[in-house]
Amino acid sequence: MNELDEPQEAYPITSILLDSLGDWSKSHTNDSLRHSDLGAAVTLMGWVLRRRDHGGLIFVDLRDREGLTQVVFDPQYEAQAHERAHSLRSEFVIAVRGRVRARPDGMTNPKLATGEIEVIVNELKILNSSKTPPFQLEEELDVSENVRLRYRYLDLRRQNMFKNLILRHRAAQLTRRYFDEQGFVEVETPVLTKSTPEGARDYLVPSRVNPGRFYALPQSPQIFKQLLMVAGVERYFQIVKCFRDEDLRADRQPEFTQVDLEMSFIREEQVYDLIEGWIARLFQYLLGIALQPPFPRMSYAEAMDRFGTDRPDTRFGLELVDITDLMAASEVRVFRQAIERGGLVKVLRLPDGNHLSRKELDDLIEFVKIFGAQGMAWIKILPDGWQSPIAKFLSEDLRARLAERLHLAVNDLIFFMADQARIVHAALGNLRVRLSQQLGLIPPDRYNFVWVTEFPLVEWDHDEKRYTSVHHPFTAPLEGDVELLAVEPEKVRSRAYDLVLNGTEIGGGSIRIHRQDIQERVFGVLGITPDDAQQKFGFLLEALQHGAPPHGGIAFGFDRLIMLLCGCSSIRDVIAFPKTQKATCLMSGAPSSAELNQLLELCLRVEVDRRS
RNA sequence: GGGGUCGUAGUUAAGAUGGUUAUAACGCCGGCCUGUCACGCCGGAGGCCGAGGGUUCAAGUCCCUUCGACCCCGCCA
Repeated sequence: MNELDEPQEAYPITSILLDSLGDWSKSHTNDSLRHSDLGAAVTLMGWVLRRRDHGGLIFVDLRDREGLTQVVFDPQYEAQAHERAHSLRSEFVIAVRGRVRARPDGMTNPKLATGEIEVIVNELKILNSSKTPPFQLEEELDVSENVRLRYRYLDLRRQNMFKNLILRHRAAQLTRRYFDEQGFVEVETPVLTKSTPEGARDYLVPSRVNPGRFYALPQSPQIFKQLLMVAGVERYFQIVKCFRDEDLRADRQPEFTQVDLEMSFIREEQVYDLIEGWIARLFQYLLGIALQPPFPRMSYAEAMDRFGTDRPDTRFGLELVDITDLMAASEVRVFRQAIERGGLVKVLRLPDGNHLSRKELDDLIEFVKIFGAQGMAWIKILPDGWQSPIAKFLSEDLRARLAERLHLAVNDLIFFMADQARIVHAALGNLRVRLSQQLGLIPPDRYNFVWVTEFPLVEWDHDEKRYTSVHHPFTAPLEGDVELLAVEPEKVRSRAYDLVLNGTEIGGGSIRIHRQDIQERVFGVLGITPDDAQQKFGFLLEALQHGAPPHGGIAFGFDRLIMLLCGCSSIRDVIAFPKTQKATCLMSGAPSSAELNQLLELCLRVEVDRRS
């Protein structure tokens, strides 16, 4: 390519004579015409998906957001329109006027909603040309995600993506209507707000008029919604953007949307009822699925014990079984040592699992190491005996007791894990999910909800050498556990709850502390001094002294919920303009560096090189 | 901060052990074609093999560095 060619490559459109829209208006969407419309004069507009030029007849699949209609250019019907149709290319924007007619016998297309008819064109307007698209806009897309993100506006032209946007829109409308009916008031809380040092990293926004000071973008409207309860709003909700400057995943974006709500004069059950009604309505209207509330409840302790996680997927079995007591005196040294160090031994039984090959077992052992496991033992229960690297260490008596505890049957495969509880649960909990996926044990079209309750209030942070909140510092302890705050904080259960769907946490909340004295005691456990508390949350503490009602609430990850409703595996597929794992936007190039004069106005200096 | 997968035409991929001019499909361009709908047939163009450095007579291929995408651990109250 020489230099003279380049402008033509970049702007192939200059040779096409474009038409203006004039007084034309769209008479039908491109999925709407049927056999009953035969003979109608119609005006259709949209994008050229494909052109099939037979030299004589030219067929164009005309696409808009609703669907496809085949339009036909016939030189004998209208020579001028046919002549111009030669120049049509993919993604040109056109308008056609013509007449609906039946397709000839045997020429209908059952794959199209409009497949019985076509529009014979007598007038064509080329409203805009288009560069050749960087990828073909097909529904079964075979293109890398960075190309899609770079040209997101093209990706969104595809019906699958548009359907996701529509479903998200409808979910938002249903949500607003539902909470409105329930007496909730939508209140907007500030986006430029105060940094809350507990929790995730904040996005900071410098203040020009207050040099050297920063707003933080909200990680959630938590404190403001509590203040709205003090304000007597009683029932607040909001569909709200939140921001967290943390590392990303397939289900995490730096900016994301929450359905956030708070209620006064309530206890847990009322939150559950309200949310079950909302979720049931979404499923009814969006998927046509009638859920059967109430959803099951499960304590955190039970979830960890049976599933190794606080977000159990209850669509399949493979529950964990504790055999610490049986192994305390076993010959297997790694088991005994783990127990002596305060750990435990748990087992996952895979029925009919003995067909797994040595290679597959090795892969699974590698898999659990991701979660900190040192290793994993296994036993195959074969018809003629136990096959296992550790079988010889297991006495007849122990085998009998294991068989009884685990309800062992021939052809079972069992996995053993001995370590600190945290690692055993992470490893076996994730192994459980992996096996279910690998072996296809998850029944299709099941939506298993479970409320996980009674989370611990705090946990010990080994790095910071202090207790940190499991939920957040404003979560109320269970009333019966309050006295434990001073002596055994890690045993205090909280009034926090999560709603889990098919192993994904979709929402979480709690009954809050509404008394200043309790709030200060919790801050004390968290190592937040009165001075700290005053500086960070002083306005909340003060508000609690001005007649704060008992209150609580919950927040849902809206993107994640929509992802599940759409059946997508990435949150990016339900967000119009998502960011990459490094939190950049491949289309706009954000984030970008700032102009020097902007920095000067903000009294900021950038020293990227000093980053260690 | 760490582990893994990947990066070759516009796109998706193939390129054992290093060896002439780097393949294919789709897309694109030109020609032919009046019932296609992933139209068909004929012809053609298109590449800094992500970038930089090194080893070698010779690198898409081996080594180092770096950039980017994705998945995961940590992190995400």
